[in-house]
Amino acid sequence: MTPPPAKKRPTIDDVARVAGVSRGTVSRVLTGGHWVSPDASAAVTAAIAETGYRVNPHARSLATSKANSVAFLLTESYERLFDDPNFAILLRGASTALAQSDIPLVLLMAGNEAEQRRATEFITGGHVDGVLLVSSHQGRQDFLPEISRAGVPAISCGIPLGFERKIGYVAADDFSGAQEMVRYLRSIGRTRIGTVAGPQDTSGGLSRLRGYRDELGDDVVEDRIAYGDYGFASGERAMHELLERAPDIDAVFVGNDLMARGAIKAIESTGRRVPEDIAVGGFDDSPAALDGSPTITTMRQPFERISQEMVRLLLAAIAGEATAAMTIPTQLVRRESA
Amino acid sequence: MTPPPAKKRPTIDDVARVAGVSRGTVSRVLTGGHWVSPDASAAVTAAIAETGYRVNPHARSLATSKANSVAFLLTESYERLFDDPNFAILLRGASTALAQSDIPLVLLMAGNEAEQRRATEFITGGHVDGVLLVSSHQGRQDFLPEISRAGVPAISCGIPLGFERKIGYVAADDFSGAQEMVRYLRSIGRTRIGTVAGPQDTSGGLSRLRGYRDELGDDVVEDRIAYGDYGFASGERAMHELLERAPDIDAVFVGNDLMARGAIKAIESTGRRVPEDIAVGGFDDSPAALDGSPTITTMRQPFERISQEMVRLLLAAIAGEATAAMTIPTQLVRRESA
DNA sequence: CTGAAAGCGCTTACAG
DNA sequence: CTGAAAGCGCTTACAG
Repeated sequence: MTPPPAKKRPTIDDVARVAGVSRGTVSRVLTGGHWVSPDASAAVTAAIAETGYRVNPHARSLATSKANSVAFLLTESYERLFDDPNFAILLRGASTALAQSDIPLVLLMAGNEAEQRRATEFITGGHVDGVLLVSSHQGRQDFLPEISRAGVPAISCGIPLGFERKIGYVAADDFSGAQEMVRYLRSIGRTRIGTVAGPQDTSGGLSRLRGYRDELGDDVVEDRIAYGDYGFASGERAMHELLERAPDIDAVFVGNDLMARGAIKAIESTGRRVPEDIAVGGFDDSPAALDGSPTITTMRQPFERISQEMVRLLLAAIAGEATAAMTIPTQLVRRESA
Repeated sequence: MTPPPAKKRPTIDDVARVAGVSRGTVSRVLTGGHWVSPDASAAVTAAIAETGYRVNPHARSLATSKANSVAFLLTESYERLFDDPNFAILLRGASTALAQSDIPLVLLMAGNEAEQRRATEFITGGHVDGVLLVSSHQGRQDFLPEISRAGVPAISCGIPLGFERKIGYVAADDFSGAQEMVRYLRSIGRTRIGTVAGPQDTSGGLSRLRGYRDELGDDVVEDRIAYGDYGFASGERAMHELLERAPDIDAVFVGNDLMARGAIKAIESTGRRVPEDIAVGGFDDSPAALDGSPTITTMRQPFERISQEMVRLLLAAIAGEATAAMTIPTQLVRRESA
């Protein structure tokens, strides 16, 4: 009945006093309500409402030694980051999935080594209970051993090259997706199919090229293969290269949509038309596939699903379950470019 | 000299024991090193290295009642979010600037009302010391009063419509930028200049249209004004509308680059050419201005600068300084579209 | 089902 | 400059 102290935030003691119970009982209803009588529970609930009580997250974390938060660690060069909407989609998906469990997302951007050190420091320092790893490039993962040594669970987006067996991951089925795109291009009558492959130190870049090779089998012609870095400009450049080396190609499978946009620009700049002269297939189904002309036929990566599964696996790992790896199928989306 | 306890993380007590000083002294060097003798300081530093001690952030936060973290609150529909790279750039800028002070960024995405409630709860719950507000649309800010009532400092990106006087902000000079673009279009000989304006419940959309009107003065023709929502598709649609209503326009100022891409698609689909028949000026200098053909002449918004200043003002506000508002000039970037 | 008590790991006046 | 002590606000065995 005593009104809570003037200025300060009410604490658990204030609630206990108002409810006429002990601090322990208040804490019990706060942490799940088990082993509390209905009467006590009701009194506490009322007292919480009356006092406007909110749990102090730091005190709780100190007592439980759980941070109740998760890190989203992005180790990617900044250029890629802004160019590539996939990251934003992953971020949203993860944030939303975590919100369901009332767990905030701490965003850690570590594009260079100094930032990676800082991020590692932060993660192993007890600020978070686990980490969602989004770092496509190999070699940007020197911190992985340190994190796992510290016992902080982590789940990777895409196969963590070199750590496949050490940390869990969720990846799109890049290999089969690439196969399917090539198969599709053949099905519409194309016979000289080139590719602009993504970076070969990423699992996606690697697997998609492998899928392309596998599907083509004996029809693979090395001159029809060029490489980019997933950026728009690199797609444009690689396509010019391809047109020079193999001017007779009638289709090209490009490692992601953004490079596909660049490739289309290159193709059109030589007076050829898409898809009439050269059909273009992309990968991702990112906004880049839609925002421009022609719209791009592509393999859809289910990023919402991927981020959801990542969160699910991470939460499970934090709860002590064994980690796991999963692969999720991609889906052909037909549009104007092929 | 005693080795630290086996499994547990070393605490400040372990350090004190190894260094042969009291806990208070260790804490003093941890928190700045003032009022500590050189000898003691050296001993503590050595002990920290020896034990591998790391401060427990929760314990520190509980004792100081400071969270040592800052929220980045994004209240924007998800579609916009992925379409618009500006958010990513702001995010990066803020993250980098905060990292300098060793302050992590907690990302809060609140696209709908339920998420906003949750975010407000989180912010006023003591999880963070301040918030960077990125929410262009008015009406998405019902939570502002509650946050300021809780005494949590906030700095807005762009003018917080309806709260101009209550919370600090950093905004690009949209009005002058729009004026300059129109002036430029005139300087290259265009006389019938239309505009695709952004959403009129955002300070940017509002001010840019105002700048357009102001610069044109008596030459404003209402039929040459259409509206979009900053998305690609809306730019395309609005441009078609404009071409119907005012087929003789020879230039168009579009409220952002992404809509400008859509407008270009619309223009070219009618057989007209950019910039020969219709010159197109955008706003932002986002990747969309570069990733496509033709590249877009635009007004550069200095987002790195904006995010830096936001962080600076927020940190100052957290430190108890009075809040402030600042406006930063934009810059014309000439490319192919005009 | 409930209360009293110890403990989580730090910081910060207070004396000296 | 330094140590002893109180305090930050919670949780969780432990008895009952």
